[in-house]
Amino acid sequence: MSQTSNIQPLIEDLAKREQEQQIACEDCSLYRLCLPLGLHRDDLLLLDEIVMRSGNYQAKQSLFTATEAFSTLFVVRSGSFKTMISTSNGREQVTGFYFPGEFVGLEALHMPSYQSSAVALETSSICALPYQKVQALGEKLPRLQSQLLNRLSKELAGDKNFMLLLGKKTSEEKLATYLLSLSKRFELRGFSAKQFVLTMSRSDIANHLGLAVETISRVFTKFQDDGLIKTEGKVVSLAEIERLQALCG
Amino acid sequence: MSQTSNIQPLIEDLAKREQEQQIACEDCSLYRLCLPLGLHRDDLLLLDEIVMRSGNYQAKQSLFTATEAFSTLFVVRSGSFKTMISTSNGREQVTGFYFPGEFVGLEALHMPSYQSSAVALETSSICALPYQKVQALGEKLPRLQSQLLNRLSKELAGDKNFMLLLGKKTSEEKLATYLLSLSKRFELRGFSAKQFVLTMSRSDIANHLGLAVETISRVFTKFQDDGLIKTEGKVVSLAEIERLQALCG
DNA sequence: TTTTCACATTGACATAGATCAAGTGAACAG
DNA sequence: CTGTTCACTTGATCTATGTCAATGTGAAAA
Repeated sequence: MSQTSNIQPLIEDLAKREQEQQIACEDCSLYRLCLPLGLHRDDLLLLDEIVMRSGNYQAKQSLFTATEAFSTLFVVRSGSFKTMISTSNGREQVTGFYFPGEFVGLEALHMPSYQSSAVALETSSICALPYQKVQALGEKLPRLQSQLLNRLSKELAGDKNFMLLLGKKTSEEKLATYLLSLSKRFELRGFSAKQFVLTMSRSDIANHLGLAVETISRVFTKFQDDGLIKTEGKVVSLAEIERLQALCG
Repeated sequence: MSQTSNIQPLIEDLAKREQEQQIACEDCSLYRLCLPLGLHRDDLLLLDEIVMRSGNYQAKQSLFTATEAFSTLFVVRSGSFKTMISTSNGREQVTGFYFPGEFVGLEALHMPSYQSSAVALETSSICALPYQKVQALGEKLPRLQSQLLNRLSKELAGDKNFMLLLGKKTSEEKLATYLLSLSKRFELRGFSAKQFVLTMSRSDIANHLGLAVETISRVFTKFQDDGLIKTEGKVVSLAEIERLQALCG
C-alpha cells in the first residue's frame, strides 16, 4: 500500500515524459532547426507519422555502431552526441558533436552500414526516422528531399571547413575556432553565446581537433591566463569573443 | 585557297568535338558513375535537357571561386579538378580532387555562394547542372533527388574518413592511404589500379594531406627505396599494393 | 640548341606539439 | 569516511614534421 503510493508519482512522471516525447513536429521547439522547415502543414502530419520519438539515452550509451546495419536517421531532440570512426588498428577520430535539431548518421544513407559510431555525451533523447519510410515519403514530398539535401550539404560544408582546421591551423587556432563554433550553435538554439557547458570531455575535444589532451589543457590555461575565456570545469565563458575570432586564423 | 584547306580539318575536328560533347546522358561512358543511375529512360531525357555540356577548361583555369554566387552543380566529364578553401589570413587547404563522373560543388547547394573554389588540374570538361532546374526537375523525379542524396552522403562519408587521415595518421600512412584511394577511383573508371598519372602537383598532394611538400617528397622516395612504388615524375606504379594497404593504419 | 622557370628532391636544423611522468581534485563505491 | 578511479593539469623531455637553403630536372619558351 505505502509502496504503491511511493511508485505512483514516478509513474505519473514517466507518463508525462512519455507525453512530452510524443509532441508533434509542428509543436516541437526545434521546429526551426530541424527538418520540417519548408514543409507545409499537411506534409508535416505525414512526416510526423514516421517519426519515432525514442526514449532516453544515458551518457556513454551508444546510438549506433560502425558495423551495425544502417536503417535509421537520427535527430537529436535533447542532450548531445559524438560520432567516431576508427582505423583498422584501433585509433579513433571523433568526427563530430551533435546538438538538438542536428542530424546524426547522414553519411551512412548510401551504405549498408553506419561506418561511424555515435555515443551520447549526457542524458539525451532523439527522433528516429526509418530511412525507408523517409524515402517513401520523399516520393510524395519533394520538399522533404530538398530539406534533406540542404542538411547534407550543410554538414558537408562544415566538414570541408573542418579540414581546413585539421590541416592548417595551430593548436590555439583550433581551440579558438572550436569554441566559437560551439558558441554560434548554442546561440542558434536560444542559449547564451558567451557561457555554456562543454558536455564532451577534454580528451574528446583534443581527439576531435587532432591534438593531445595535454595540449588542449595547456591551451585552455593559456586562453584563461590571457583573459580570453574563463573555465570552471565543464563550464566555459567567452570573455573576449572578438579577440578569440582574431585568433581563428 | 590553301589557307582554307588548312583550316578545314580543324573545323571538322571542332565540330566533331562539339558533337561528342553533346552526347546524351544515356550514351555517356560515365553513365555508370554519374547521376543518372537509377533513373528511367524517360527521366533521363528530361535530365538531358537541363544538362549543359560545357566547353573545355585549361589547366589552372577556375571552375568557380569561393565568393561567386552559387547557381550550378558540376560533374567532371574529362580531366580533373581540385577544390580549396582558405582562412581569412590566406592559408589554403585543398579539400578534394575530382575525377570524371564526380560532382564538384555539392557543399554549396544550401548556400548563396560557393565557399570553396575549384580549379582544373589539366585540360578538362564538365557537365553543368543549373541547380534551380535540378530542383524543379526533382519535384517530378524523386529518384533524381534520391540519387543526389546518395552522392552527397557518399562524399560526406569520404570526408569523415579523411578527417581520420588528417587527425590521426602519420605522413607515411597519409600518402599510402591517398595513393590507394586514387588507385580505387581509377580502377572504378576502367583504368589501371596499379599505374596512373598524378595530375596534381606534389605540393597539392602535400597540402591536401596536411603536410609540407618536402615531407611528401621524402615519403615518395622512401616508398620507392622500400620497393612499394615506382615514380617517374607524375606517373606512379604501385608495386606492392598489399604492403601499401598494411601501411594505411 | 640554350635559357628559363616552375616543380621536385635532398640535407641541415628548428619547433610545435606528442609523449612520459607526476600530482591534484572531484565523483563514487564500499 | 576512505579508498579507488577517472578526468584534468602541469612540467620535462622527445620526435615527427616543418622550415630554410641549396641543388637537380624536365618541359616550355626563345
